[in-house]
Order: sequence, then structure tokens, then C-alpha cells
Amino acid sequence: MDHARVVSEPGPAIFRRLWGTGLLDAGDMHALAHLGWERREVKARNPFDPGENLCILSSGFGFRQRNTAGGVHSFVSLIVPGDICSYVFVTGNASQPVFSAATPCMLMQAPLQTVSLLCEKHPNILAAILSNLAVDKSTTEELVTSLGCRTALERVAHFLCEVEFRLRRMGLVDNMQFQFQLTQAEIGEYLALSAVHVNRTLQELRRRELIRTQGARISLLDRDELQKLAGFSLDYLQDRVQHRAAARFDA
Amino acid sequence: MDHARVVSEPGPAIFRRLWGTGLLDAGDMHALAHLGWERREVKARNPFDPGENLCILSSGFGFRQRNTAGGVHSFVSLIVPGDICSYVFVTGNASQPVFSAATPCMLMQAPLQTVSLLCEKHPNILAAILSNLAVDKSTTEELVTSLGCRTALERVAHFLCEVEFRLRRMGLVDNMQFQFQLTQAEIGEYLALSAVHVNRTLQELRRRELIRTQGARISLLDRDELQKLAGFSLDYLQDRVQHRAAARFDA
DNA sequence: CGTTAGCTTGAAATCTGTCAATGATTGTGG
DNA sequence: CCACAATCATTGACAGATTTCAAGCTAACG
Repeated sequence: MDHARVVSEPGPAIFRRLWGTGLLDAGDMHALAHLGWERREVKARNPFDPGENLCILSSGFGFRQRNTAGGVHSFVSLIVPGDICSYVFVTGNASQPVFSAATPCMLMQAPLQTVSLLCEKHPNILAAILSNLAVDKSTTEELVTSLGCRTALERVAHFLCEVEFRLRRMGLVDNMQFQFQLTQAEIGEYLALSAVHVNRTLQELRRRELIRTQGARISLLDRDELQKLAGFSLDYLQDRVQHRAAARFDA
Repeated sequence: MDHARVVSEPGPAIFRRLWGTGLLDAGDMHALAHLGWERREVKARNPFDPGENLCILSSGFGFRQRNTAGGVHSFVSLIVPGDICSYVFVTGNASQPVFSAATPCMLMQAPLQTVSLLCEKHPNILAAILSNLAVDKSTTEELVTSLGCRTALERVAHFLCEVEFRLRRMGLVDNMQFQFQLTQAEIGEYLALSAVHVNRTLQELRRRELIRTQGARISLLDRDELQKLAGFSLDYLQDRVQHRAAARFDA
């Protein structure tokens, strides 16, 4: 049984992530689809501040980047298609990291006021957004675990497992293969490794025949083994886990 | 000007953190105080799962601990008095880290249903809770920055600056001194350092005359210098930063 | 007064970073 | 369509921060 299978849903693919919470019905999806979204392009390597808009990444990859006083900056979360770019519109707290495009990105945004009205009429949508927020938080916490407890090899393996799952959930993985347009320097910045060491680590994964790369395309040759190496469990990536005792891994 | 000064507020000290958001009025505080809280004691080194209750730490220190499949476990956030122990009651997402008491702890909790009704009548309370959630998220993101970009010395210094601020906000700091009952092993588990290295790092801070310890009591001898060393800015700890361009440090 | 948990210290091992140079790939303008 | 530039990947040698191991020390506590 494939927990991350693509469920047929009544709406554009960009809302698949919200639909995946299992909290929405067809009416909610219809309302979402007709909210009057504004499209917005962001060039690779450019920052973008969604302000108080609800902003969903439609295509491309990005990070939330945290800039501190001392010139220190680091990526705190990876944003893939379907993800909400910023939760300021929910929490009202402005001192948050800013979205930074890694590849050319297409975003969809809607102003806070519109979203507020939408949530009043469709409380399930608010619940879905909060569930996404929780998963986002949980993902950053898992990153803390990675940085704290895992070696470079485990860290990179774990990262690949996570990306595969999140892209598969959006229907962007084809037979364990997916487009992965991040530079090794960017992966390093996210995983707190130097670009050089990311390179060596990827080589080691290739040597062990766990992954294969062809340009920007990557395939996981032995996902089970990779997950085992990484200590990867998809618990932290799932919305509303109702039965925690259920099977943890895909078939 | 002291940004973290204790404002006189209409309610028990335990709600000082929520009051500090600046979103509540006297009526909200009154409603909070009379919610029918249940006291709950947790022994040192014991875990506690708040489930879907709103649960606020009243005294003691704790961590949110994340346990993953491979036996890997790490602390992802520090909980001090006034902090909400778990946001499951907001997000509905159960696959979250569990509270783990470092010292003997006293908690106050109220069931989800009661809290829901409260928030319907007092929407500002929901806003305050969401603001706390945002700060909590932000704090974990800052931890990512620490683990990724800071040396052991900077990391420990940063941690001390953060704790001092958070305790001061709750009125628990007296002339740069506060009770700090964590073992070096626990600090290490949070900052991804070995207990041995935490020890050496604290020695270095003492040698530089930035801190002094007397038993479980610690005093920051030169907070400015410590903050400078750590690259500490309190942006990420504050609720609803309205004017981002304002001065960043305390006087 | 013994026991236990926590703190301190030293030496050796190791992972990862830095530096520097060389290939490979991609995109672009002529 | 090719040549050039720029970015990215790769490789090797070396340095350094942090971990691990092992042992003694201290202090709190029953």
C-alpha cells in the first residue's frame, strides 16, 4: 500500500498538498480554485517576500532563508510545489525567514483579507492550512535532528528520501526518478555541509548504488536501503496521523 | 530601553507570555484565568504527552523531544515557564515531539473543547496563541542556524542569551542572574554538542569573564559582549514585530 | 558515609572544512 | 552553430574543531 499515492481530487494540482490533508471536501476545493489568485514569477536566486498574502509555490524549488544580524544566513526549510511559502498570514508574526528561489519559480498568491473570508466560510480550509503549518514545523524539527544526530552520509540520504516523498505526494516522481535542480552548494547550505563534502557524499551514495544522477535528474535505485541508511520515517511529513500505530513505511 | 521589561498585567504570572503578545485586553485575561485549569506535576526526567489539551508550563524546564525510528532522539525546543508545551490542540497534528521534563515541572492544562469555546468568544486569545506558535517555530529555525553556522562557543553563548531573554520576559531574571538547572549533557543534547565539549566551552566563557556559575545559578557578567560573540538578535523571539527597522538590541 | 550523578581533564581518533586547481556543463551572443 | 564565459562538479592535500574514551574528582543525598 502506497501512502503517498496520488488521490484523484477535484481541483488544480497546486492544491493537492492541501487536499492531501484529508480535511477538505469538493466544495472547499471549488472555493479554493475560484479565489482569484494572482500568478507571480520569481527568477532563480531571487528572494521574494509574500508579506501577509497566502502564497503557494506552483513550480520550482525554493528555500525559506533566515538572515541574522551577524551576516549569518541559512536555509531553514525547503519549499516544493504545493507548499505554502510563508505562514505570516496565519500567525501575524513578521520576523520570519523570507522565501528564496533556488530555481525559476511560479507562485500563486491571494491577499490576507480574501483568505480570511474564505476561511470563515470554509473552516476546513483553515484546518488544512494549520495542518500544513504543523508539518512544516515538524519538518524543520526533523532537520534539527539531522544536523544534531546524523552523519553527512545519513543527512544527505535522509534529505533525498524526504524530497522523494514530498514530490511523489505531488505527483512529481516517476518511477523513483525526479527532477532535482539544486546545486550541491544549496544542498550543503540546507544540511550544514560544505559543497565539497556534499559532492563526496553523493559519490559515496552512487558508489553504493543507492542513487543515480543524470544531469538534474536523480533516481533512487534502492529506496528501502536508502531509508534504512538515513533512519527515515515518514511520520513527520504526514498531516493528521490518526492511527499512529499503523504501518510506517510504504510497501 | 528594555524591550523585555515586565509589564504590569491583569492576571497570574503564568499568562505573562500570552499577555506579552500585546494582543490581549483585561477581559481576555480574566477569561483565561477562570478557565478551570488542572494542575499537573511531572517529575524530572519524565516525559509527558499533553495530547489535545492546551498545556502551559508553570515552573521548571523541559524540552520537546523528537524520537525517530532508528532510536535517534533529540531535543528540538526548550520550554520555559509561560510557554505552551504542545500545539497539537491548534494544528490537530499528532505526530509531534513529546514534552520531556528536565527538572521537576508544574503544568497547567485545559481540554481542547474548553479552549475552543474560549477562542470563539475571545478571538484575540487565538491570535495570541498563534503568535506564540510562530515564535516557537522561529526559535527552532534559529536553532537550525546555530547548528549550521555557529561554533560551539557561539552556540552556547547564543543559547545563554536566548534563555536569559526568555526568562527575563517572565520576570525570572534578577540582575543578570537566573536559576539554570540543566545538566551539561542536556545542553549538549539540545545544541548538538557532547557533554565534554559543553564543559570545555563553558570554561572558556568563564575564562573570558562573560559568565559566572554558582551551583545551578548562572550570571551573565557581560551580556552585550556575550550577545556580540553569539551573533544574537532578539528579533526571532518577539511576537508581532510591527516595526522591523526599529532598534534590535536592548539598551 | 557510601553511592550516584554530574563535572573536569587529557590524549587520541575522526569527521568535516578549507584551499586550490582542474574538468564538465550550461547558457549566450556573435 | 560555434566560441566564450560563467557556473558547477570534482579531486587532492592539509588543517582544525569536535567526538570518543577513560579516568579521576566533586557534591549532593539517602
